[in-house]
Amino acid sequence: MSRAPIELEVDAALRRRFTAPLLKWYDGSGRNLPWRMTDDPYRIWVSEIMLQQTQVATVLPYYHRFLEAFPTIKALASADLETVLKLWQGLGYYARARHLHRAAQTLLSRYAGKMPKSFDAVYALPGIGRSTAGAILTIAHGKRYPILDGNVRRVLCRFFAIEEDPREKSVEAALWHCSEQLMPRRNPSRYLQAIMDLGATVCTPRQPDCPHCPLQKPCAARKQGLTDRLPVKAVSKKVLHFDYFAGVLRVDDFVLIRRRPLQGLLAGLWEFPGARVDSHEKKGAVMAAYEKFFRETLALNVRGSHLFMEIPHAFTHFKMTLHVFSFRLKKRFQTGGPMMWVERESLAAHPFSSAHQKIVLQLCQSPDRPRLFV
DNA sequence: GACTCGTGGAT
DNA sequence: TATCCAAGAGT
Repeated sequence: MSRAPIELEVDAALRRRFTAPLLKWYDGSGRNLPWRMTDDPYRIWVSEIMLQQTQVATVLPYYHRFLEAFPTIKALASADLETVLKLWQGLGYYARARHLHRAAQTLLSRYAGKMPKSFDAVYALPGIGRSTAGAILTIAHGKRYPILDGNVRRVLCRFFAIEEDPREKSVEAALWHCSEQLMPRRNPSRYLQAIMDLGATVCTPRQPDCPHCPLQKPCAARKQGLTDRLPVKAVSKKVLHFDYFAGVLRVDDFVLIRRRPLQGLLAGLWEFPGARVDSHEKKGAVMAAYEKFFRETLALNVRGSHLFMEIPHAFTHFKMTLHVFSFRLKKRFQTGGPMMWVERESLAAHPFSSAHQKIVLQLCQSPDRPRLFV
């Protein structure tokens, strides 16, 4: 049962009806954001990467710290990945940091440390897709390339009352075309900021503030009473829950940590060694699984460990409960590969995932008085 | 196309 | 409390 392909024809008159009130609204209601106070393509690039799937309020402190540490593309390219990840710690989606770092090195070696001005060259950089390339080209270089981020998608789906699934390929293509057609020839940069601000502050996913929307009159969803149902939501998948364990193995003031592989979840971050509890294990068998893990992987007997913390944590695709055990060994053993002993005071110098960072904080604040997080 | 990849805030 | 989801990209 295929529906007729949606057609979103945008002529000059419609473009004016859309952009004129939007830009006027932006004059009085646009946000003052730090990456709008600069024309440095590097800073605009960093902001665009940080803002992927991440809200402005979350990004702000990271943005300032990051640019203080790496004021230029050259500074970023010259840094260690470890340092870059440390500054990204807690922001999530760590591939963004790796790609940013790698792209900076590419820019330094191939483009004299400058962001190129051709779409294809920018688009080819790691971590930069069509939307981010469009934003960089338009905002930093004054060109005119569309974006289709969550804000634009939501505004367009409502404005045109698109009841089809915007994730469907044909609908997505129509939205890209529409986004491109709506861009004004004059000052497309300001337009881009305006439509993103509208989506972020007025045409929000929940409880949109239609009475203050500059597009409320021509908005098709508004007319048809569809605003709170558009864009149509994806079917939510069932979230699985797993139990994990981790061991805080200590010798005097040293702690054993392990670096995660450079691919996959939390790539390149440090953690306290452990593993997932097999799904077929009984609920009460977590400590047994923990003891078995250290016996089999490191030939260590950690019987007598005590529960140090329990940390609930939600990732995008699953939830976990991290059971953290603590144990004191007599002496350090040789480590190789991804493992190393580190002094407690030095733990915070390394990037940890959010869940494991809670262990770090607990060890640094009151190492001998563990407390349970439930 | 379907999956993967984080986290904190809002409701 | 559970769910949603925020300036997406890579595989």
